[in-house]
Amino acid sequence: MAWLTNTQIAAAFDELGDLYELDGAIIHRVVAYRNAAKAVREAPVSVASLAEAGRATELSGIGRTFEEKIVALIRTGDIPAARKLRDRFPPGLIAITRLPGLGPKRARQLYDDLGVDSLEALRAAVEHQRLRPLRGFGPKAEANILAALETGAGERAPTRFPLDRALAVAEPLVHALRDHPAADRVELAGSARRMVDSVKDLDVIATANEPVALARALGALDLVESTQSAGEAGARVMTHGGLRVDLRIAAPDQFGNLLQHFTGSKQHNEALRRAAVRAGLHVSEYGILHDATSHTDRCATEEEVYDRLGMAYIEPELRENRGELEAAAAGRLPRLIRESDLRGDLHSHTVASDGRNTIEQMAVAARERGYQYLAITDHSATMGFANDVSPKQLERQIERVREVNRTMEGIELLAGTEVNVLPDGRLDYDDALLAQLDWVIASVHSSFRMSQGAMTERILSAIEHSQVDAIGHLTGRMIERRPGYSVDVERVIEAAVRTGTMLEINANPNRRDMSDPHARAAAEAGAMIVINSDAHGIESFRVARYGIATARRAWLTADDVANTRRWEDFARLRKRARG
DNA sequence: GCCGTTTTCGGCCCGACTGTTTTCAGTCG
Repeated sequence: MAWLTNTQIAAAFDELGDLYELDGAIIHRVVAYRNAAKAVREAPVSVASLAEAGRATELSGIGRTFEEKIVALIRTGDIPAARKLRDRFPPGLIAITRLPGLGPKRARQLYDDLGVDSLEALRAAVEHQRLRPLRGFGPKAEANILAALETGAGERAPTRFPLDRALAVAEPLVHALRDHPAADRVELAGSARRMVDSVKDLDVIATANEPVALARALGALDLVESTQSAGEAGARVMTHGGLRVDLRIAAPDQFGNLLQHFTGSKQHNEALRRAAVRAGLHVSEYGILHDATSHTDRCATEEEVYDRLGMAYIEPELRENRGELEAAAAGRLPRLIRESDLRGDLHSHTVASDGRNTIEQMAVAARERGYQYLAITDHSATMGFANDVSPKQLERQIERVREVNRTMEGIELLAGTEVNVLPDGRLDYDDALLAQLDWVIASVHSSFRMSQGAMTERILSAIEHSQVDAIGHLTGRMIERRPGYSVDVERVIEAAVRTGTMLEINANPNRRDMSDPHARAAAEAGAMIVINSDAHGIESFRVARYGIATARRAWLTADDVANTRRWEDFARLRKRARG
């Protein structure tokens, strides 16, 4: 039996949830499947091995029944209940439930009454006006279904934008609205405010002395392509880049409630409300209703919202229902790392490999950011990168770095490399050459489709190597483009802790690798984290903010991250210095 | 199906909108 990834288990739970929903199960049972899928997907360890050990129930949302289903999936490749339900509901029905306006109930009605079992059959039924006699379907419904079929909805997943592309729109947009005379307060909300990996749309919350004027001002911005609606309550527009923006305008005394609500996450808000209900309070975007008095408290700030619920303020990056509510109630939230805590960057490229700037230019740019140290880590020799650095070239590069380091004031330059980890686990510079360097990052850049076992051994070999200081971009994922390679992160973390090998959070907004769940697991296990830009040019140091965002989402403090240290302290943390 | 400061049963977040309805179910965020 092939090894089962968390992604595969989560997909099986999502499918079974969809099938039960079509089957008419009570919604809470369906929600349990969706929650379980999310818990599995975000688990930093292999849920399959947890289930084998009878420990999967340690995950919140996984009970005995779900654990048994995971074990069945491992042993037989399927879940019996799913097999049964698949016979009753054709796969095309799921696609129909994905159409806007059609959910499981109405899709089921179409299937039972008309035999509609696919998007094509649905189109034919609408065109022959066979929906008319059905209760709940009228001419509007027909038109909406046709429109949805035209746009291809239901056939493909909606486009998601990596965070840097979303913020490139959101930040100028928020600033422009703040500058408008009709505006009072304007804040970015939604998943972009939580600094997630990728976003579907943008949410902006404002207060205004002239709401309609502000709503119209949004539609008039250069980056807006079209306006869907604009009025007293706000506006919905589409940008030229295809990103939808929702502006909501609040009464000043409810701004905190609205901002909190639309910052989410959904899971955070649901858990927040469950906790509130136990105290006789009902939280919504309009305020906090007290059962006892039937009075609704309105909050002008988010701080008030959390305060009235007996909690410390929770930073947006933590709002994922991963324990932040309990920590806030107990006053045990971490003091999260900030971008200004970084004192160095340990992963950068120059013209020697695939970078765009020289050693000197990179050093000056790093110094201008206030960094005390920078490692120059060009790619190593093999595996088809353009402009790889041969062993001879690396020796010359070491000399150049040392020379610039001697002549340049105010920054410590490290002669380093980003050395490839070959498929068999060896590195592609020999040990004697690596020993001349001040800093070595080892990364996987080839043969991504290895089995999880082989990939894990490959990376463990690099971790066990005495000259390797850190592992670069642990899973190789590219956000919204490809999943990471399959690796047993739990074993990697254990080995990293034992050997003193640092684990990188690569800050490139297309990578953010380690992911926030992996980074949190690594830090909790006691691994040293290093946040690196992987800059290929002087303008790329600014991506550090995305590495910091991932670190904050992983609950990291400045202490958890090695390159918040002064150079003298960082130098002593390197594996080579620890003997 | 999960879960427990309502603890092994009985709940499970909240509100808006839509199209259809004659008081509301389903869908969505």
